[in-house]
Amino acid sequence: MTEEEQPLGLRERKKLETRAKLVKIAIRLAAERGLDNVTVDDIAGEAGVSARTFFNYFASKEDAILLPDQDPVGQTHAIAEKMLAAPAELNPLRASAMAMRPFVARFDEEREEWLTRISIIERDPGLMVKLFASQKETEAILVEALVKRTGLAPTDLYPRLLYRVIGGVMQASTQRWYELGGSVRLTELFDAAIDSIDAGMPVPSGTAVIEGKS
Amino acid sequence: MTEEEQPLGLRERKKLETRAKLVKIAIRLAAERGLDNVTVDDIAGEAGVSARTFFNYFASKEDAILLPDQDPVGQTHAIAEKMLAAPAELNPLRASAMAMRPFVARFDEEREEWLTRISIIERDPGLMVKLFASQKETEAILVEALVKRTGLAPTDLYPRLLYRVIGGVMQASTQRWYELGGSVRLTELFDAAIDSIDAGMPVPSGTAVIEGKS
DNA sequence: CTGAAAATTTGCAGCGTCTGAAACTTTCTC
DNA sequence: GAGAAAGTTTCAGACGCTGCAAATTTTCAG
Repeated sequence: MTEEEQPLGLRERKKLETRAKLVKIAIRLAAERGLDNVTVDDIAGEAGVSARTFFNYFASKEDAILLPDQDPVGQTHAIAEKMLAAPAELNPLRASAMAMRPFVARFDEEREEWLTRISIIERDPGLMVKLFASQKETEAILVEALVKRTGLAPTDLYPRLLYRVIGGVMQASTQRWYELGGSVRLTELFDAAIDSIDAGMPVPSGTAVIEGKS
Repeated sequence: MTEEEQPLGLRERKKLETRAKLVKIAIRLAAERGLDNVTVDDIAGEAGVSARTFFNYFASKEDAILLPDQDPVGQTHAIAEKMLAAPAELNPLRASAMAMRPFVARFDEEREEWLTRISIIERDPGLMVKLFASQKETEAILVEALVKRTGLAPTDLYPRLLYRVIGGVMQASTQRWYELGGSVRLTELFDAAIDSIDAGMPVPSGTAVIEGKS
């Protein structure tokens, strides 16, 4: 997956390979035994590199599971830009949801990989949170975008609240997606959750997608 | 503060003392230098106990900052009960908010202590999240209560979504409360945030408490 | 093709968190 | 006061993670 032939030097290609290999092994081992029962030595050893090298690629063991991508900050900026580029008639909630779409869609596109990843994350309580709302940097970027979009003061509660709400929506819908084995598109669950927020969190009644009725 | 004379044995009293001492020292040192620059040895040493003993009281260094209380699970159950005991005419969001009240009010009651705590938490990204939504057990208890209250299926997205939303409300309002130096009651900020949720997250306009206008 | 420059990997020493187990000390109970 | 119960300490050790300097690999100019 994601095979794109680019004119990369040997060095770059090897780095990509090593990184991908580490991610793959980390995921497989953690899925088998739980992340706590996998050491960095295990992962590095199986990948044929030293443990020290593992840490040249990932700042922590968790990161090999949570941040397979090279540039999370860049991705966050991309989301922030989409947020600002969304049609003016959308309220911030809807604009945020639209901005998140491509990110959410990736779960459906790389379904198996993400399902495995989440099976690991689910066992460890704090990981799901880290997956979405971990970095202080991430928060800063997105909250700033919301401040711009709304024209509110940077200290206003609203942008931060919305940021956390979106994070909650991601977490809850991803969890449900995982339970359903990915049989329903995450984008649908995500949209349903956003609708719930938009409606002020009324008790749902008979919403097939949410309740999982046939 | 919180001095209640109870017929506790010497043993129990000493334990309470030690625990309180560890919390106090941990908070003071972390506020001074940041949690990362405080070792468990520092804390234990200053408290006059061994590092091993520290870990008999707290499962991790963070916990001395985040979980000063002895029985977080019990507290969570208390919240769950209040959730179920709330007037039937309240929707789940309002019922949850009401159930959270005593917990939220404690921040205002023990203002200085919490402000210091939050000053520590704010520096470390993931801590704020852990403060509210850390344990898998906490989630299970509260989500189960919401399932009961709503009569929805245990797998329904709604209860978990609401749980995360409430967590987000707590995080955002607490952050704002800290910024304001506790000059506004957290309960007010919390209620304002709940109102935002209830209204479907519309862009606020001229809400004094939220924007911090005089 | 060659040799120096640049980037990457590695070994190693070391700090800090956290755990289990056994020995030791304090408190409780009768 | 003696034994039981509970708490504390010491110790050994696994593991995560970091800085640093040496060794290796890739690149690139000539």
